[in-house]
Amino acid sequence: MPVLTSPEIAKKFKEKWMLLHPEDQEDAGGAVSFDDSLTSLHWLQNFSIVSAAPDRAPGFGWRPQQLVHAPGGTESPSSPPAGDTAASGTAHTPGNPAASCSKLAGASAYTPMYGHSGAQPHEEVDYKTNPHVKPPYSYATLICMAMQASKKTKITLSAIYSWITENFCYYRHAEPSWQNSIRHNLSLNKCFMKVPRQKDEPGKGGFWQIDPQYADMFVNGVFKRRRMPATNFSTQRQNRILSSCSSYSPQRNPQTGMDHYQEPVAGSKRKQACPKRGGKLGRMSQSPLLASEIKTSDVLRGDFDLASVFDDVLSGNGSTFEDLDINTALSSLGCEMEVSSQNQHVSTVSKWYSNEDEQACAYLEMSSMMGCNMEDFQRQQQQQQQQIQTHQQYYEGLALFSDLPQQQQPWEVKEEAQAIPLSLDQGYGLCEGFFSEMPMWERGEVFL
DNA sequence: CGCTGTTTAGGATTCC
DNA sequence: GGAATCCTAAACAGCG
Repeated sequence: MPVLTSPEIAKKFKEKWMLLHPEDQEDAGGAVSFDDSLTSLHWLQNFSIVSAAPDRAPGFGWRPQQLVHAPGGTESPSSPPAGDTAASGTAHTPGNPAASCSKLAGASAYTPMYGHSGAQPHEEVDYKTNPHVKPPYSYATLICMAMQASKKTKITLSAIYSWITENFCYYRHAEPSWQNSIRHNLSLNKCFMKVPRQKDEPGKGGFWQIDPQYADMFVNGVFKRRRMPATNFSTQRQNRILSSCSSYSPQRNPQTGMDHYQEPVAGSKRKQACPKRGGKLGRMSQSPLLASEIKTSDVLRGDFDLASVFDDVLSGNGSTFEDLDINTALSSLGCEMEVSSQNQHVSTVSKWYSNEDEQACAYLEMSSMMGCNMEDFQRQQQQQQQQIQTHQQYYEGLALFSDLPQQQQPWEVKEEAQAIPLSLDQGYGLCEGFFSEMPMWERGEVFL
C-alpha cells in the first residue's frame, strides 16, 4: 500500500488540477495561482455552521438540562450541571457555622474548587431544601440561572437574590455576604450588563441581563468561562447587526484599539471588550465531564458556532478552541464522515484548508468519501458559498437582543450563534484529524 | 438609611 | 512558580 506524504498528494492534486484547469498555468516563479476563492480563508470570517445546517431554525430554545422543574413554577437545580467552570461543590460557609461543610452533606464529598473531578458529588442533593450544602455553582451560574428562570430578558438584583434564596436553601441561611459576591460578579463579569431602569419604572437599581455578546457562555445550564474574546465573532458580525440598532453603537476604544459597545443610556456601565486572554488551555479542556457534555451529535448537527471559532483562529486568538474537548466529537465525526456522504458537516470540513496541501486533501477527502470528481468538488464549493451567503444575509437580518420580544431569552436567540470554544490545539487536531491522522492511503488512494 | 453598584485587594484552588 | 479563575471581604459613592 503506497503511503504518500502531503507534498506528494499536493503534487498529484496539482497535476490533476492542471489537467482540469489548464488556464491555471504556473507563472515564471513556478507558483501556481490557484483560484483565491478556494484557497482564501476569508470565507471563514463569515462562515457559520448554521449555514451548513440550514434546517436549524433560529431561536431554537435551549432548555437547561440540569434544571429541574420545581413545583413552584421556578426551575430549581438539583444537581450541578456538567461543565460549570466554577462548580465548586465545596461547602464554603459564608458566615454560617452550621453549614460548615461537606462532611455534613453526607454524600457530598469534597470536590476540587474550580475544576472538575470528573464526578458529580451532589448528584442527588436537593439544594432547594438542603441548607448544609453549598450549591456547586459559581455565582455567575447562579445569576444566569436566575435570569433564565425569570423568563424575562432582564432581571433586578433583588429578583436574583430572591430566586437564589428560593431555590438554594443554603443561601437562605447563609449570611448576606454572598449578595455582595453576586453584586461583585454582576459588576465585574463582562457577561452581565446592566440595563438602566426607565424613568417611568418605579423601583431601585437597574436591571441585569446577559450580554448578548456573551450569551454563548451560558450553555446547557452552565456558565462557561474562558470564552473567546468579544473581538471575534461578536464584533465582526454583530457589529454590522448592532450598528443598525440605535441602542448599540460600536465604538473604538482609543486605548485598547478594540471595539466595544456603548450603553444606550449615558452613565450606565458597560465593560469594554477587553480580551484578557491567556495562552494556556483552560482547565475545562481537561474536563471529562465537559467532554461528555458536548454532545457529538450536536457538533455534527451544527449546534455550535464554528464562526466564532474560526474568527478567533483567524484573528490569532488561539484560545478560542478552549472549552470543548473535541476529541469525543472527532472520533465520532470521523466515523460519521465515513458513512454520511451527503452530510453537511462533511462539506464544512472539506472547506477547511488554507493551502495547496490542505486543498488537495480536502478534495481527496471528498472524492474518497463521495466518489466525486473535481467538477463535483467545485460545484459543491460553489453551492456552499451560496449557502453561506444566503445564511449570512439571514444572519445579519436578525435583530439581536435589544430588539427581541420580552419573552425571548438571550441564549435562545443566540443559541444558533452559540460557540462551544475549542482549544486551538484541539482545533488543529480537528484539521489534522482529517488530514493527517487518517492513513494517507485512505485519503488519496481513491483519487490517485 | 438601606440598597445598589463599582472597585480593590487578597486568598484558595487548579492547571501548565 | 506563574497564570487563571473564583470567592470573599471591604470601602466607597450614588440613589430612592
